Amino acid sequence: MTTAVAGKKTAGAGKSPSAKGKGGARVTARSQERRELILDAAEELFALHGFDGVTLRQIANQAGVDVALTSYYFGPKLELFDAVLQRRGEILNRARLDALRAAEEEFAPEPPPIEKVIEAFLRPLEIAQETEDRGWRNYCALIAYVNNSPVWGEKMISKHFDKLVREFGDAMHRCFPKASAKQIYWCYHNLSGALSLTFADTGRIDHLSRNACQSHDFQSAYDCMIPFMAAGFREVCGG
Amino acid sequence: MTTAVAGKKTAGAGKSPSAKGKGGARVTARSQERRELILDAAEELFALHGFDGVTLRQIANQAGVDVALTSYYFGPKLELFDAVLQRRGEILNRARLDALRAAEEEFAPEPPPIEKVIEAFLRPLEIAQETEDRGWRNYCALIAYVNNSPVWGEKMISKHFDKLVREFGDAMHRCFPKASAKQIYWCYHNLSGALSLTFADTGRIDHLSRNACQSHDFQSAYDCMIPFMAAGFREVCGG
DNA sequence: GTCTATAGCGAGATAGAC
DNA sequence: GTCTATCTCGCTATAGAC
Repeated sequence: MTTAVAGKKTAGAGKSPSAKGKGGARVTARSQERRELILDAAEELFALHGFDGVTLRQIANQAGVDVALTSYYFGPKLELFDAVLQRRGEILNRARLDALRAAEEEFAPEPPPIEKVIEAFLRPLEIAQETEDRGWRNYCALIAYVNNSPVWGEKMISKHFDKLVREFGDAMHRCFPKASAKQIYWCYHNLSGALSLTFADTGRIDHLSRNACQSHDFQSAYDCMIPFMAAGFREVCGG
Repeated sequence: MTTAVAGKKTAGAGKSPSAKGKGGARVTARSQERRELILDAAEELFALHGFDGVTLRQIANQAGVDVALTSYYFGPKLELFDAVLQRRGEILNRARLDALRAAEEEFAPEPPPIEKVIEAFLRPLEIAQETEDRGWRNYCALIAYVNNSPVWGEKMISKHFDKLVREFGDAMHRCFPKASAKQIYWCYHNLSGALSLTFADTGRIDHLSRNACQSHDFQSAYDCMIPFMAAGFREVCGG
């Protein structure tokens, strides 16, 4: 079940180290590296300040590349934003889906307990966030921001996540066949909201709780969240 | 328990209809009205696009006043933002606290059931959101945005809400005296996250659920949320 | 493939006329 | 109390030199 979601450098799809004889290989590898640097910087800054709170100059500066390169590689600002969401979104969704399938096979032909479905939704994130590089945490904070935005949530989150969430909605419904779709999706909504706030990692819970909790302690957040959400589902959806 | 949180025009503290003889009264009343118009416009636009996604010109335009007036009344952009948060924050927090006190008195000397504490946290919002004017909904969407922002959440939400949330944290702890502060606050975190996503009103749950749910249907959201969260608290905090 | 230079625009803030 | 006019700054995007 250790679905590989993390890797030191989030593997840029097909690196192709020798991309056509001569000295072109060297240059292309360097380009790929720079693309990743730009994405890393954009990811972090967008997560902190939102789409409009960041300039291409800041991104280029933090990435250590020239401003013009951001446009050269990614086109307009909005397409860079989309590229950031896409990069890790694909990896994450694949890992979540694998985890869900594994849980369902384990208990087939019965549906798995709701805890297992929730875990399949969360566990790949946990693994990703424990990596030493900050990329996944930045990505998650960006998702938190986008998910709670009336304008970005609709167009961007839906584009990258609807297909996956429907799979999980169906799986949850199989756990509680007598529940209505309305009950299932409002319960999912509760899970999604709590998860988003965890991603945001605002540091607020730290001083609210007088340091009993730390907002970067995702492990504790999930340890609480899984039984909490499972109990909520059972209460509302029966079973 | 019908703590008055809503009112057609969210009563600007002390309107003082005759503010010093002559014709000055007329002018002052007009100023107050314009201040409210600016706050209303800022509230809506900040909620949709965030602090950096909105210009003072857009705000003034939507409010139907001159750009220069925004600076004249509220100073720099950031202070306008803060004024927006403050206006309804005070009213809301007072109503929540009243509801909490009422619930505690009802069951004294025992602590009230956790449902009642959660209700005291949510109910004033429900009342506010059912008003015909869109102001409270915009305010809530803005809170959702700010609450999930690593940079604004820390400085702005803490400033306006920490005192109140601590009161609720204490009340929750009295419901589960054997639980640790860590458990209580991670559970509160789950509630806060789900509530934020509800506030955001992104319309996403609508097509995720194929219209089984509507994101503007706060009533249904709360009807699910209260038993869901209560069950979660009991599971994690015991009792 | 990379970077310099700049076009073209619109922002926040304010001085001073009315 | 209000608004016109403007100052100064920084943005995105791109054309063209290297």
